[in-house]
Amino acid sequence: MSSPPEQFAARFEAEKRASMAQLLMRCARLVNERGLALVREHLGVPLRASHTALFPHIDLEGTRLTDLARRVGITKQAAGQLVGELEQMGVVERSPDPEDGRAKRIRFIREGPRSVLQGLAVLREVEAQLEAQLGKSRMRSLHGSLLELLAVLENPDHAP
Amino acid sequence: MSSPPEQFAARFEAEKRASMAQLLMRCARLVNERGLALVREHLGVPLRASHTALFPHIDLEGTRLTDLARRVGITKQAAGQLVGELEQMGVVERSPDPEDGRAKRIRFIREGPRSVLQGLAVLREVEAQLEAQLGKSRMRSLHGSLLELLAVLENPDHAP
DNA sequence: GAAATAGTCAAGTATACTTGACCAACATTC
DNA sequence: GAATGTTGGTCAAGTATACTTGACTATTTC
Repeated sequence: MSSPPEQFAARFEAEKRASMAQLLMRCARLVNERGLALVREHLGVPLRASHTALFPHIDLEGTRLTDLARRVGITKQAAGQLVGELEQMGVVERSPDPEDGRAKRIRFIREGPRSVLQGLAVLREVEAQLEAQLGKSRMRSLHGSLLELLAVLENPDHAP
Repeated sequence: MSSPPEQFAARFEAEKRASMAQLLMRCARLVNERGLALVREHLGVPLRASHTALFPHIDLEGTRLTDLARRVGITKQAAGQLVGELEQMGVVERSPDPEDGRAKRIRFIREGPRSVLQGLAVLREVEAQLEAQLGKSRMRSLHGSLLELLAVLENPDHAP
């Protein structure tokens, strides 16, 4: 505990270099900012990170608000607010659930300037930039590793 | 633009699978939450993501508040608030800059239960868990790729 | 009909910032 | 070496975000 400064420095630097959590957070922060800025600029939509956090949980067939909220881990009220904003932006739509009169289904708008595909196309621009700088194989490796990581993170019992 | 549903579905799924930005953000969110929760639990410190965003920019020799703020991209007042909280938690300390009577240097507390090393040790626990599930080579590959990615993100003219 | 469920409305809280005003210590200039 | 401008930091107040809790209505399920 009372190690000399040089030893502390060495250990600190080693830990810092090794810390994947920090690395991941920094990379995500930067990619995140870049992507959102580009989407806002190109599509003219005030999209924020809290909105994009919903995206992976919105199914093609439509997802009910309560389900969405549960999957994301927030209250239905919070989810409702974000969905309301996305609806106003023209990114998603709410339509009545044919199987349940109380419920509504939230799904992506398929066409038009603010459709998901437009958004994803913009994101691909970011990724193309990165790929140009990282190289194709590095990029593929990173992508694969992230997929594995996500599987592990979302399913604690995952064995690759 | 007016493609049939199946085509939309196929394209959407393909884009979604390919979207590294989304992947990165999701992974980071999960790792982030897990890490912070563990640190709070083990060290009893109400550390938040905004605090950890400062860490990579605090040098061993100490960093001045203004520099820290500029590097992170926030105002000195905002940085001051976060540093104040970290100081209260016993994670960093402010000491007068010997070369400038106005300035103070912010540096990590080296010893004690809330020192960086303790925090990084806790983070290593998370990483060890992940490594156990991902495998050593996947983990190393991911780590290397993230380092490359960070270099690219922080320096636009980087060529690997 | 009673109880649970899907969603909305309203209000409140914590966070992560910002702008503006200010003081003390430097740095420059005449 | 006094006047002036600049820089480092703090105090205070305000704003936008990302939520939360609580109360309520319309359905559905039992």
